[in-house]
Amino acid sequence: MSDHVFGKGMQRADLAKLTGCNLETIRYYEKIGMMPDPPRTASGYRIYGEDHVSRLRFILRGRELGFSLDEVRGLLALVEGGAQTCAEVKERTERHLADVRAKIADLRRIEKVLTQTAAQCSGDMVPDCPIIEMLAS
Amino acid sequence: MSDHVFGKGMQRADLAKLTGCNLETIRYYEKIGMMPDPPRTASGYRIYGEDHVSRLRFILRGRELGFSLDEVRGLLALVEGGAQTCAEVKERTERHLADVRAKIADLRRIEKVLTQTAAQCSGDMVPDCPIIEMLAS
DNA sequence: GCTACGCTCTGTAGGTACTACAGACTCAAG
DNA sequence: CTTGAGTCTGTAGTACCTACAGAGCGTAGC
Repeated sequence: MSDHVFGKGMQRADLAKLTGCNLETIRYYEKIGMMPDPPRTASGYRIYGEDHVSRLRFILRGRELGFSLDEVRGLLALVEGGAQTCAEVKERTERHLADVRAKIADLRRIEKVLTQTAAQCSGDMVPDCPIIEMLAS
Repeated sequence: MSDHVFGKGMQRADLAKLTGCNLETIRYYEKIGMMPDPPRTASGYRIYGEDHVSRLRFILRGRELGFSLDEVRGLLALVEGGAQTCAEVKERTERHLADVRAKIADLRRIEKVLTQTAAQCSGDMVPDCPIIEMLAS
C-alpha cells in the first residue's frame, strides 16, 4: 500500500483489497454515482479515505443480500437523509424479502420438476429420454 | 391469423401467440441461432410451421426450468444428434440441478438474515435502525 | 540520471437475455 | 384509394459488472 492505509489515503487497489471488491467495480460505482467522485492527487490518482471504505462496504453488503443497486441507492439516501429512517427501511426490506421468497418458491418449483423427471430417467445409453420428452411436450 | 394456423404457415405474431413467447424474442432467437432462419414470402415475411412451434416450445420450456440459452442449445444439439442421448441429458440436468440448489441455498441464507434483522427492527419513526447497522457494519 | 516494472488513468467492448422503438414497407378490408 | 394493422430492419436500452488497450505516473535499483 502506497501510504499507511489509514494515514493519508488509499489508492484504488488498496480500497479493493480492503473491501474484497473488484478493482473495476469501484470505478463503475463511481461512474453510475453509487460512490462519490473521490479527490485526486495532482497527477489524477484517486485518493480514498475511511468514508469511502464504509460506503463501499454498505453497497457490497446490500448486494450480497440481493438488493439491486437502485435499492441500495435508496437505502443510502435514507441514511444520508437521516430523519425517521427505521420505518421506511423496514418497509423496503420487507418488500425485498417478498421478492426473495418469490424467487425461492420459483426455484423450488424448478427443483421439483427436474428432480422428478431425472428420477424417471434411466441414464442409459439410449436415445429415448423422459427429460427430453418433458421439454418437448 | 393470416392462414389457418396449421395450413400453410404462420406469421411471427401467430407463433408468438401460440407459444406465449414475446414477438421480439423470436427474432432474437433467430439472430443468435437458437431458432433456424425461417423461409420467407416473396415480400420478406417470415413463414413458420409446426417444427418451429416445437423447437420454440422446447426452448421456452428449458428457459422456464432455468437452463441458460447455451444449455438449451446443447440439449437441442443432443436431440438433433440422436445417438445415446439419455445418459448425457441426465448428466447435464443434474449439473443444472446442482446450480439450482446452490441458488436456493443462497437465497435462503439471504432470507434468514433479512428476516432476523427485520425482526429486531421496531418499525418506528426513529433514525436508529438495526437493518442499517447490519449493512454498515 | 536512467531504466524497468508495476500501478493508475481513460474510454470502450463484451457478456446474458431480452425488450422496445423508429422509420420503412406490405397487406387486406372498406 | 385510403386507412389501419401487421411486418421488416437496425439499433439502443435494461442490470451489473468485467476486461482490455494504450497512455501516463511513481519508485526502486543501478
